[in-house]
Amino acid sequence: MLFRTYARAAEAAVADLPGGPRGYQVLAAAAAGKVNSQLELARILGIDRTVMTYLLDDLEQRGLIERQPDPADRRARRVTATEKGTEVLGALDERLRAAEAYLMAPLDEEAVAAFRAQVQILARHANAADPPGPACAVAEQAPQFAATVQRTARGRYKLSRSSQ
Amino acid sequence: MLFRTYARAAEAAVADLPGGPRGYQVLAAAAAGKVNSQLELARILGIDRTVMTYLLDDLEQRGLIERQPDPADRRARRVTATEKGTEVLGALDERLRAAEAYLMAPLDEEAVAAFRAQVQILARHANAADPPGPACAVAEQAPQFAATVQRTARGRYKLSRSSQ
DNA sequence: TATTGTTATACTCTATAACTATA
DNA sequence: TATAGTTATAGAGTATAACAATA
Repeated sequence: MLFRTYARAAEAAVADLPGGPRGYQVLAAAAAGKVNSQLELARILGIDRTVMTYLLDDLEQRGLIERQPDPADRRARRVTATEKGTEVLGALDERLRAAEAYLMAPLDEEAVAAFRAQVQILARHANAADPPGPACAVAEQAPQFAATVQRTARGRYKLSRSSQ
Repeated sequence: MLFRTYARAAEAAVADLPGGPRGYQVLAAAAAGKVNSQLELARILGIDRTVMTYLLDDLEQRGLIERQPDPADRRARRVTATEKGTEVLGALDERLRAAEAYLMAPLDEEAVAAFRAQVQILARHANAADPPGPACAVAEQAPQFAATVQRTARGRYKLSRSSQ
């Protein structure tokens, strides 16, 4: 139930972005500036490379990201966030933070910290025993990045999948 | 991450059941013996009634559930678990409990209790502020019932959706 | 007329296959 | 020969529409 509510709130926060929560993940990665190829990004996020093409098409059309040729490998395209994309990302981050704060409202500051610590312990253990893929490495730096989910057309929620 | 791992474990636990985690939900409801119509069950679980038809077809074919005419309303079909279905459900419940225990292994008994309490506080608050539907009422009695998720053919996870 | 259940159909999302260009 | 990216196609899953039976 808790996860479902979080998923819904996160989806609502980024609803106007092409691709929804998945679009947010791509935009965040582009803004971080470490995307040297579409394929690499697709693998990190657990997205098929063909889906990545469509997703980038939409984000590029809205002027949020840009595809630039990699001078070192002319097959590959670097993905960067435009100025507008960076601005949009900032606004979305704020919304996501607000959504999280709202969900955590019933707990005081100390309890929230304890809760986070417990989740982190459990997640690390789960990750070690059953590695879900590279996306989780990103989670260490930007929790929202890996925690976002997607919503299907019919109102169900999906978690971005792990590797393989 | 934590949820994703839980979802994967739960899916693996009921992988041999038609419909996966969703089939488990239906079987559990049938065994509880309060299903007076397919439509009612579909609404509780947030499944489309047409999908329910296909799902029940599969479960019935395996001899796990039975459709019986409702004497009070000849349009409706009651859904009950067969003896075999009840046995299978018991085995699945055990597997799900084991999976949960495994995930909670890093925490001692006291910490698990504290964690559960916090999740419950947060879930109740989320539910009150943004009611996700009737499936959550069931969760009070049988946490696993509402917590299971589904996996798509491509390895992504879906949460059974709320009402509407 | 409205509701339960079924079937047939359409739609959405994702993955597979084939192609071009580079390495 | 292998890889990055694109496009076209096929597949799974779900919902919509139409139907028969019953209320």
